[in-house]
Amino acid sequence: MGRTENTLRRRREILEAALVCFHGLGYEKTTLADISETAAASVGSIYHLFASKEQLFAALYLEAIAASQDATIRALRRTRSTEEGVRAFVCSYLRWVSRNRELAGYLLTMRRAEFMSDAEPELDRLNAAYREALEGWIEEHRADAMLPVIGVDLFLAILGGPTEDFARRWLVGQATTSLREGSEVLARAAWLALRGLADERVPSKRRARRR
Amino acid sequence: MGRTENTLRRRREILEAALVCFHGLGYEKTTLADISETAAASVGSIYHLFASKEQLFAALYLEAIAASQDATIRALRRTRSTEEGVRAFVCSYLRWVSRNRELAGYLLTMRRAEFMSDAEPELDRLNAAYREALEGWIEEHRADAMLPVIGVDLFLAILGGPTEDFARRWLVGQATTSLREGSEVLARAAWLALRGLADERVPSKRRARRR
DNA sequence: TATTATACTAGAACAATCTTCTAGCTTTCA
DNA sequence: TGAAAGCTAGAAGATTGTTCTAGTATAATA
Repeated sequence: MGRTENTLRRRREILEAALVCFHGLGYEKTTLADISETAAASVGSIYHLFASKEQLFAALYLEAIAASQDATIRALRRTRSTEEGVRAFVCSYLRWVSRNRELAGYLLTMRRAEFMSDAEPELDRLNAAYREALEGWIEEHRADAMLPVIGVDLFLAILGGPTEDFARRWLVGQATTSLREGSEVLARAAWLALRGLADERVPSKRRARRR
Repeated sequence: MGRTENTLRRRREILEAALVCFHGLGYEKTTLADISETAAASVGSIYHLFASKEQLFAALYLEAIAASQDATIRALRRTRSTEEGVRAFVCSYLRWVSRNRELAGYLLTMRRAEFMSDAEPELDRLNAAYREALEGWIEEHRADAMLPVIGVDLFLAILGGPTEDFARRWLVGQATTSLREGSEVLARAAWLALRGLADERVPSKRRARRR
């Protein structure tokens, strides 16, 4: 017997209540009673739909990761040139953050590897797919020598590292720069870094135009 | 009556036991009994020296942050040119990570803002000092137009973002690139990004040599 | 529509574990 | 050597995640 409409709604209500509680109080300080009250669902209901407090946390975490990765890949697919792609990567992520502050805050300030033990297969699947999509894009655009020959881990670090770092600061109000200007500067910085590395690594090839 | 030698040793034993437990099992899954056994100290002793499990966690966290920041600032002070400084920033951090894997893993995979509530003053103090030292260095080197005019938050994002991201992957064994090559590439990438931005932002000034 | 089986809900009982408490021990200093 | 403070120990207490059992609603079927 498939899940009924009511169950799905209940499940969502609990997830949303949990997001509010975890985000507001932190994982440790939110009790199941908190979630139960916020969601207007008994503790029994919660345990009927989720295996544990950890698993409830993990479900939200996976949801956030999936949404942010999806936003990035979609934005990337809408671009043509390599430079556009790099810009889209940075800007779309920051746009997603600004539009989903709670989920983003959840993702960026509550890294908690220890809880992902039972959700690991799903997490691995997500990350593998993301990595693969990214590798595909890189391969495509490496053909015209616009991108350097470095490992995907370094690619992710150069593209995603500054963006995440800035997003984290921005979310907790530590950033002095606006999100818009941050996007511009970081997108440009990532492009300059990648172009520069590509130039140096293939010095014999004719340099592509640099605007 | 000042703290005796014995007390300090005890304190350190407990901190080290806690580091081992937290790092191995995660915060949630380590019980005070675990720490008590590992440190060969009773629960009473632990609570005599630390206010709570959270505070014990926070003490370790602060120690890790202080050590890594110190390594970075020291390395930065040993350099002369702007380019050397940027390289030192990236490389010294990654070197510190490779030499202090446990502490680094603690710092990078257990971000837990919620626990820092009572340690916040100390954390703020540390971060403020770090930021100030960095701002000083930036001001010095901005004089010769080698660095762009952007907020410190963006500076930190461009310098520290990729480095931390890569360090995290490396620590959990997800990196395909060696730490040495990663250091080289990321140091170069950060420099290229900063130089490029500086060039674009002050286009009228004569460009400095680009090696 | 009545029946039945399954899904769902509720809240009390249980178990784990963080924290506090009290009593005894050790060290330091006069 | 004596006393006061620091330190240690382990049991008692309180909080809270988890399980359990009984009851209710819902959906499929005759």
